[in-house]
Amino acid sequence: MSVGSDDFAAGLLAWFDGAGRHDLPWQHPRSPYRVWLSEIMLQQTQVQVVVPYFERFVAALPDLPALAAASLDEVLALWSGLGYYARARNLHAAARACVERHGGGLPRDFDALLALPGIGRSTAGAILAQAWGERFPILDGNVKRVLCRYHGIEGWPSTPKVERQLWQLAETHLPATRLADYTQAQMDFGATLCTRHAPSCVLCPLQHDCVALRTGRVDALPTPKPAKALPQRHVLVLLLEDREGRVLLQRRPPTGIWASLWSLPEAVDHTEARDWFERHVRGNYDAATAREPIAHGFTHYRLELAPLHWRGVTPAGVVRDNEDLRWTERGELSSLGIPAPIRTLLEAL
DNA sequence: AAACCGGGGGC
DNA sequence: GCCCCAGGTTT
Repeated sequence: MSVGSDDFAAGLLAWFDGAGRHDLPWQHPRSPYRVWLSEIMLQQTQVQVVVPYFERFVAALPDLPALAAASLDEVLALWSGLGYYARARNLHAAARACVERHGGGLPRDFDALLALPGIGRSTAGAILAQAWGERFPILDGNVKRVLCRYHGIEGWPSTPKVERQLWQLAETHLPATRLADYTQAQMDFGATLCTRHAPSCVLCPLQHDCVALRTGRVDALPTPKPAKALPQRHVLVLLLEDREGRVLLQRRPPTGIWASLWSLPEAVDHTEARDWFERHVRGNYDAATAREPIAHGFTHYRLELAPLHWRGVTPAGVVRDNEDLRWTERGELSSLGIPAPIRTLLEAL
């Protein structure tokens, strides 16, 4: 693929001419300082929110030396309402570093930009491309989404493997000219057309080359972040039947999972289970039958319930039905609040 | 209330 | 170099 003949870049630039944003305040005039400030403000914040803050900020602090000379309090006051205040602290620290190290201007050098607090690879590229028209790619969330769809790339885009691939593609798509427009075009395109939900594929300048559209994968790409592995917990549950086939149920505490529902007595291990058994029923603990464990998923952990089953035990003297413990007929189960996996277990008896 | 996100920081 | 987080907002 030769430089400047890329359909992707050409399509985006043509789209940008007709549908992109050309009147954003950091585009007129387009100075390194204003581009930098806009990029930092835009990092976690949408364009329409940023615009008034940007205008207020540059009115008060129109250039980098002014920012460096301002107090942190003044900068934070101008930032107030934008959120993510670490961005403002980094901005201020970076401005002072530029005064010390670069004569009061933003360096026109990738590594020097990267060394400034708050500027990573994507932001450095955006500044170089927009402020000076240099050929550097960006890779923010919008661009990742567009590239994953266009090339049909599977896998969560923030894994090192996929991210390397995306930077590579971003590099190869760079046009030979109009780097500032191209950079803005990618951001506008991702924000307004190739959106996360319900993208406007019928209007898309890239629709004929988009792998995701061709393969019906638009809604599936980019691959969502994998749910992180949930902690696994294990618990023993005591399934105690008396001679009449009644089951001993215990009311759960009023808070936590299955709050106040009727469930089976629980124990973390056999020592605790034996102890509970001997205090509440008469019978032989070691006569228990281990039943098939039940897996149950919660939003924040997985629970494995390992049932221990006894038949023909008798209540110990101290155990009568009370608010937290009851011997329950089979026919009563349907009228009680019982956690689904426990109910399944009981109905399989 | 859960997903999202560029950069930073810990290992 | 990889993994995870902090800090607010959007869906």
